[in-house]
Amino acid sequence: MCLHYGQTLGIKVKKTVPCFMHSDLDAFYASVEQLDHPEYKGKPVIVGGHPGDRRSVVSTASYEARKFGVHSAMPLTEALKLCPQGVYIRGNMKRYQEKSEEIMAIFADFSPEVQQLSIDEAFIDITGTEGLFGLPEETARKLKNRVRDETGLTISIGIATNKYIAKIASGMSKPDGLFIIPPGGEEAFMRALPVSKIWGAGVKSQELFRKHGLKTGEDIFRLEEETLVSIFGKAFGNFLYRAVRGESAHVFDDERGSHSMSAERTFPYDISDGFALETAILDMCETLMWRLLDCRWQSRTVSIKIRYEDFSTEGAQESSENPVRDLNDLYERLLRLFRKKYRPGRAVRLIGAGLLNLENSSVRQTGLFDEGGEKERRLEEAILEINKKFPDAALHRGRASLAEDLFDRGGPKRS
DNA sequence: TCTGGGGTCCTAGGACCC
DNA sequence: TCTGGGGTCCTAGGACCC
Repeated sequence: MCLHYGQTLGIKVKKTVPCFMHSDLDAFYASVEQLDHPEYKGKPVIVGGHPGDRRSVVSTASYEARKFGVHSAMPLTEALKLCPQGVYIRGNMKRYQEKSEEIMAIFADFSPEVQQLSIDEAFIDITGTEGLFGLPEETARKLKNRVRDETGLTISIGIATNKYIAKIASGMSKPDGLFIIPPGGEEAFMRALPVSKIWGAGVKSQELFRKHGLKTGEDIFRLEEETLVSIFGKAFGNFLYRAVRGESAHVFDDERGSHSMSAERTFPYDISDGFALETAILDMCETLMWRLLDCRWQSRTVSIKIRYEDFSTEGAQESSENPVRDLNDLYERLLRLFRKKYRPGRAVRLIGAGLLNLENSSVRQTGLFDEGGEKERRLEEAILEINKKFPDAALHRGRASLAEDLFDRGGPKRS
């Protein structure tokens, strides 16, 4: 016996039940392409790369393309085999960002509490908005209609008393779906759920489910908490125990921990030339420094990542007392790490660099010995400003522009 | 079919201190 | 000479998500 949203427990006691919508745009990038190019409508559209792009993967496949078995994260070469007649597109993030902002603005009209999860997803807290928009189902229909009419895109919505279940619910009836878990129905919903739908359980956890004969939430429900912890580890074991009881998981709580930023690059062809690799690192330094200054963050910890031809991956990180000062400083730190880690001569398919434990740069102690650094940083900020205003100017600090040649020509041609 | 790029969180082990 | 037990910080690697 379930209570429905809007029903009250008694005549005198009116209890407000928390109510969250999770909205997910359907095949977002592919849908935007079909919107902007009507000739693509009804065709299998695959965003991620052009045929012949080496080492690309599918970013989004339209529903027409999914019928051929094409899905996200699939290597493009495989998609091409399954769906040679598809429309292949590299994608235009700027345009997708624009559409995303339009939709988020619509969400904001329905609630002040919108939590954007990614470019195409958000939680909307509609607790207590009945007076304005009606019952949750009605609210969801209004929202879906506005998104469709004003942006030409469709969304799928899940509704539940907690975010975790709302998130799973939005995936239950895609595309253009609406799925509601009434208050009190959380546990029943989770117990009936096939384990493949449990959010947070990827390839490795699915293997463990299989190995232990766990097919549904019910099977997990029947296990002791200690048993789950012994199979899945402390954090995920506890998480599963609570999740199948319909309890709110705290994975989507607003206050999130540390932030980081990173840039990485997979080369079209493996590179084993040290100079070329170091040049690639310099190029990523520029990207990172630009973003760091742009969002007014600072960091004391830098990291590098090296993926070799056999896909084995190694990383290294190093913290120092002082935050990264400028481009040169960042490059020197990364280079030191890289030289410590890289075994010369080995072929590299990917190189990455990152800044960890970002904090607000207002807490920066402007050091006594920082005068040279201050000048350097001002210069960098000026260059970044110019690049922002005139994207085609592409000002650089020298060697990094070399890296672009390296990437654009499909690998270094050495004689 | 060889497997992108940008993130977050968890685990386990070592260093160091009291 | 036989090496306890926290707490905290750092590092490497892995799982997972969109």
